[in-house]
Amino acid sequence: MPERKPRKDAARNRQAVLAAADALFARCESPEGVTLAAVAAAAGVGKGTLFRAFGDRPGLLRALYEARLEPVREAVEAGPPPLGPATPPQQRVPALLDTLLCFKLDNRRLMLALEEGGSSSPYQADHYERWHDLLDTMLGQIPGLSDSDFTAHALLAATRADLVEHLAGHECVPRERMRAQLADFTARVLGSDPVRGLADEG
Amino acid sequence: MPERKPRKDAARNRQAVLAAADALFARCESPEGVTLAAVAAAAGVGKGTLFRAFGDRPGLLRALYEARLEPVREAVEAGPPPLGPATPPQQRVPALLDTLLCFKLDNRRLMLALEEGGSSSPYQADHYERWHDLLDTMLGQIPGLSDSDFTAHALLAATRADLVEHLAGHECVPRERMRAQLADFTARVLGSDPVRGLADEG
DNA sequence: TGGAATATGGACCCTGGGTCCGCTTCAACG
DNA sequence: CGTTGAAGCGGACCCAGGGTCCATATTCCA
Repeated sequence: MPERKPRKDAARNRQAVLAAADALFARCESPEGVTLAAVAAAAGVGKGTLFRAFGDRPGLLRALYEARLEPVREAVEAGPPPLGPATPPQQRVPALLDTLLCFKLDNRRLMLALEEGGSSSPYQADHYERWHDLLDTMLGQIPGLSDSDFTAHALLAATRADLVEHLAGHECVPRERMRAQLADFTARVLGSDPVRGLADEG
Repeated sequence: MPERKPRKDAARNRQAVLAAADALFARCESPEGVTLAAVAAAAGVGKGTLFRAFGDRPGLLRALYEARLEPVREAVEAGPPPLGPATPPQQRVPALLDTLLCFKLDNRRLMLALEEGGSSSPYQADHYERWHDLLDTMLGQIPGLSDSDFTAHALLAATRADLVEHLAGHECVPRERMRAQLADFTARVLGSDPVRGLADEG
């Protein structure tokens, strides 16, 4: 059980880096533009510290993501309907996708950096796998829907960070419109009445 | 009218680079692993020559892509049904997507490099825009289908290179199965009878 | 308070895209 | 042919950015 608690300064610096990275990603145009050296500088910390704390670039992104995602994760794992586990798949799948979309809209730059960041495909990341597994399971419970695995991938692909960024940033599609479009698309795929989306909630 | 034809050696070298790049992308595991220096070396050419001919990395990829795509482009622009322009949208949309999927399966590494290559999102690339515009137009002609713009994006997202690579490469989904899945998915989105895919042709 | 364990930070290394420029090769013209 | 100047060549070079290293500073526990 080698869980030694980190030193106080280490914890403080870790927080500083997280905060600085958050700020930089929020400000900067493209995630490529955010260098780790810049993050370290903004946090008032050396590069070495940053790398010691997070391992590498994806590590930092992941940490940032986990922190932001926490409330969502909780709502999905143990919250009330329509997000929580006690919801029938027909309602839960659209709710999950809508939540994911909103999350990506609220964290555009970060998600862009996370998903399209670099070398390895987003499909290797286990945060993707978590969403996919959940969706896959849900879809498997909807009668008349075959290929839940592929369908889950395809639905998730419709919420990919760079697509969201493109629509929101370049085509200037407003948030509610995008949510409605995704809801409509999802409904079509699920075979429900296409007109009934959700499109409320903040 | 400044269209001067290139010198013979320039043309030869251009071809050599194209061939070498093609070979390297086919061989190598991940497109990141293919260095421009390596391509130049494999082509028996200096880096300067390569950059003079193609401008930059994306330029090379684009050239490679255009070359490979040529027959497909032709079939789409002026070929017989179900790909050609004389096809009703209900049949043409699935045919286009199936063709695109097959193309990506046949050129996995290259498409991976092209789409997820680097800094700027694939949604800026005009090869994407071409596919999207075409699909958008087709979808717009299908009655009862709103949001053709978003739907086109979402359908194209289901054929993204890294997803295709993930399914074909890591999950080992066989070609025909994937085609069937995409056909089924497309049918659902279009609101056709979901059971009737296409899934023939080579 | 002593000293082992842990953290720090910035100089340093490496890789890979992209540029530069002196030299070579082509091809048009006499 | 030989001349000539423009087009092309190539590899040394530059730069940015991710990642490492280690002499030094800080913490924590006894």
